[in-house]
Amino acid sequence: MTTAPSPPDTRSRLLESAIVHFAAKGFEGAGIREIAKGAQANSALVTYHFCGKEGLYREALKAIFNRKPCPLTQLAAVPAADAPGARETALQCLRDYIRVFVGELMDCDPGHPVDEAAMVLMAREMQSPRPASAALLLEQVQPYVVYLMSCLQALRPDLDDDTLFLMGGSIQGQLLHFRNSLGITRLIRGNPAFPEDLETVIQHFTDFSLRGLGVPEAFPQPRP
Amino acid sequence: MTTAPSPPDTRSRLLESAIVHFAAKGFEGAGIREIAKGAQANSALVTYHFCGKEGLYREALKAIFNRKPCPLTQLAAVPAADAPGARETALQCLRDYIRVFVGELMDCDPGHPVDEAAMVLMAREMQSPRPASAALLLEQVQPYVVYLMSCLQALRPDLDDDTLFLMGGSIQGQLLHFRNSLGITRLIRGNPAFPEDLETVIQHFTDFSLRGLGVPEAFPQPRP
DNA sequence: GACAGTGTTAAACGGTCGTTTAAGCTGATG
DNA sequence: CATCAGCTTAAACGACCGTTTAACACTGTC
Repeated sequence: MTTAPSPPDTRSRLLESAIVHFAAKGFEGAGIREIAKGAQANSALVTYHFCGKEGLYREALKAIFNRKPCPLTQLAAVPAADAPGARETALQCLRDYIRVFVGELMDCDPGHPVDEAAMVLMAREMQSPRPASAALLLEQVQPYVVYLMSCLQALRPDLDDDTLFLMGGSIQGQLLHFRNSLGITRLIRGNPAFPEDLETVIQHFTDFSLRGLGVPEAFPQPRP
Repeated sequence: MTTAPSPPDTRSRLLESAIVHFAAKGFEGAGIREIAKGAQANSALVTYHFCGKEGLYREALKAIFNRKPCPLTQLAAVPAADAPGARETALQCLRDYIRVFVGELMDCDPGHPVDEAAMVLMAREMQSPRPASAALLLEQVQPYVVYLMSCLQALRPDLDDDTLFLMGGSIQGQLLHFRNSLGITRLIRGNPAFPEDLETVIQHFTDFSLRGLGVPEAFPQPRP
């Protein structure tokens, strides 16, 4: 048998409540009394445990990042562009990257308030990072960019850096938009905004991206 | 000769200052005293002219939307999928749509604080709309979605609605990401994050999107 | 039993918030 | 000139903000 899950201590409860409330109302909009009440704790504990509201916010962000191990570590290393068989390997790496990224973006029990809030908070932070947390954010995002760019370079060694970066942006943009637009998409399309089956979505992103990249294997079967 | 530009009245100055400050600090973070000072006005005028802070925010959003005429009106109507020559026309419509959308997203004197702020504010509002302004936002966004979806339907009448919507999301996602990621991209790549020439970027988005859509004309020349 | 260290509490502090109030200013109208 | 509506002002209001303080409970150590 496993060890019984011990009830979360005050510090953890404060972090979870902070994620929820910061996501719902933003840094300025959420008050520490409100956050503390959500954690069934006293508001003075924010200063005690986190040196104030700003510290609580920073730790909440870190907690989101450390919630699960970085999924990139499960992926195969991207081969150098001139390695033998680089093309096929890189192709599979890109497929895996898209799958992992979408999975990560969407991997939360729908209705689990903390998971949902963590996504909202992260997305907002990525769009307009609080100066104090820009470094933390960059450190988390960098590996994803590096991995994706390596894939693209191996797949299209003929393209220059600027063009590759535009390609990367186009791929990344689709994936992020898929999550970021959920709110307004539901307004436009009603529910469910997207196919229930994530696999369909992943397949679409993969096909669209490979065709966009100009990888001949993916063309001309936009729908196999 | 044209009429001399009359100096902006207090109400307009308040709106401009509101756009700048709301963009910089969010709705809760920006104070009306600060906004009023930026407009060289008294903070009580916010209540007088706009029935309070929330009203000022709503009017600021409207002011952004009405800043220029909706650029979609310059575009040709999208032909029905079964009209003669629909394919070529729709193709051109999609090209124009991408050009207009990117142009619109980026059309601000760099360094013009109000234009820049308007973009930031709009992007944030689109990602997590303030409940009070959701209807206003939807009304503004809807025409773009309709236009884009019409193009896609004419170009790929063989695809079902769900698939077409995924295609639309992929295209739209690229374009929005291009603007939304400017902040973090500058952190990663330094300046300039993207090619100086907007035309290069527009061309990339168009090619990438058409290939992604599975339009044979755009393949296999990822780089003509 | 005295002690120190850690976690928690209610209360109070100074400051800022959005809003309201009452008075003043301006220019057009009678 | 008197009047009035529209705009602007400084001051005050009550509410809430993040933080600090001092007291209290609990633990393990000497």
